[in-house]
Amino acid sequence: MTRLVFEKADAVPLVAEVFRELGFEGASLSRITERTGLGKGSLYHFFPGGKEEMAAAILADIDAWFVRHVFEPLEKGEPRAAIAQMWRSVNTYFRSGRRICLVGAFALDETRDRFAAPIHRYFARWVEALRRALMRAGVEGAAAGQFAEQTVAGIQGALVLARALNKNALFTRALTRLAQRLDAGIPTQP
Amino acid sequence: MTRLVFEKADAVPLVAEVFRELGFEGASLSRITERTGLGKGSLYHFFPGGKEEMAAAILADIDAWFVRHVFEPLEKGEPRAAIAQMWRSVNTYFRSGRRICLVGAFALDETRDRFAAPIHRYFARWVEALRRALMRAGVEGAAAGQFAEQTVAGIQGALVLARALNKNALFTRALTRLAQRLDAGIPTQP
DNA sequence: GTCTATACAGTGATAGAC
DNA sequence: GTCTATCACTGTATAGAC
Repeated sequence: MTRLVFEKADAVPLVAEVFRELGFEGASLSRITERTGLGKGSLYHFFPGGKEEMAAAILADIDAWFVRHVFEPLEKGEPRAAIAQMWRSVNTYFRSGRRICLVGAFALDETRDRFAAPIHRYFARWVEALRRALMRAGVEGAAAGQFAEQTVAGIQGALVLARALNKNALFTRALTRLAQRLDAGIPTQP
Repeated sequence: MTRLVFEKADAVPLVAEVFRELGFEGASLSRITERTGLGKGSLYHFFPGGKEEMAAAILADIDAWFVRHVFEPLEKGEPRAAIAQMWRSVNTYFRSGRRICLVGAFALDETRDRFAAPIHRYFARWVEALRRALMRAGVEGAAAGQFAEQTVAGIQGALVLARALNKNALFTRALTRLAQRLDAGIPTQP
């Protein structure tokens, strides 16, 4: 038996995967234990607040990943390069459609009410960062906002549809189409 | 106390709303009772198979609604008129973004595995009916399939984003944009 | 940090009176 | 058809040994 988990930071992604697969209510402690190998003792050691604290830590972890790989590049980097990086990051993160967006899933049921703030923050920052990047790339104001909303929603919808039809290829294909549509809206570099 | 429920057909939409709000795992019998006014006796009288049977009946009920108001018009009616009706029906059904798509929500977690068949059937029929309607309207084969996928995914994504940002207006706005994009892809009538 | 034992509320489900 | 009572079980959470 190799010791795989040494600290909370190692536990978070493991537990995250269980929440992703089972949802907040579906992820019971026994199933978390069974799928991660972490006993109740360890879980409550890392997360004294129980499931609520686990979910909060997971949302913070997801947010941090997106800040680093998506939001900050969009906010600070060269817009065209940042957008290109966004598509790569998103495809990687969601494992080409095999993985869902936990933040989006939480948004659908009453779980949203418990974590309203982090859920809102994640999506608001994504849409806003993309909108500003588009504007810096020369897209006109109102259009940029529409494109940004449409793109983030398109990604979420593709995750739903790919899982519903059990067809991962649909997700990557959808990303490609969304990327093309976005590119078509950006003025060519002078 | 007025008697509001007389038969199973009356119970289904009431229970459906609870599943929509709480998800399959979150919708415990006590909360279903509390929100619908139906006691356990009544619930098990209507649905001897318990929650599983409730969810199955709800999915069938949702499917029947879409068959009548969306799928069959797309399959049999004049394509342009059917597509216009689809947008109205969708906006009405999802209450301008205040209501989520239970089928889409089920698709995201392991609930999908329990109801894989009806979930797959619902989305596959929607995409296929729209694709054929677009082709009958003069859209070329490959493009029609892409448009159809994109549109259904766009609707699901808009529901996620609208709820995450707690901004219903976003949903109606997204529908308008999706409709415009679809129209732009359809050749003008000769 | 991880394990075992345990508390006790809430779960889905059944039975029987009305 | 609806109510109440009750079932066995699983849920989250805690305590204490190691």
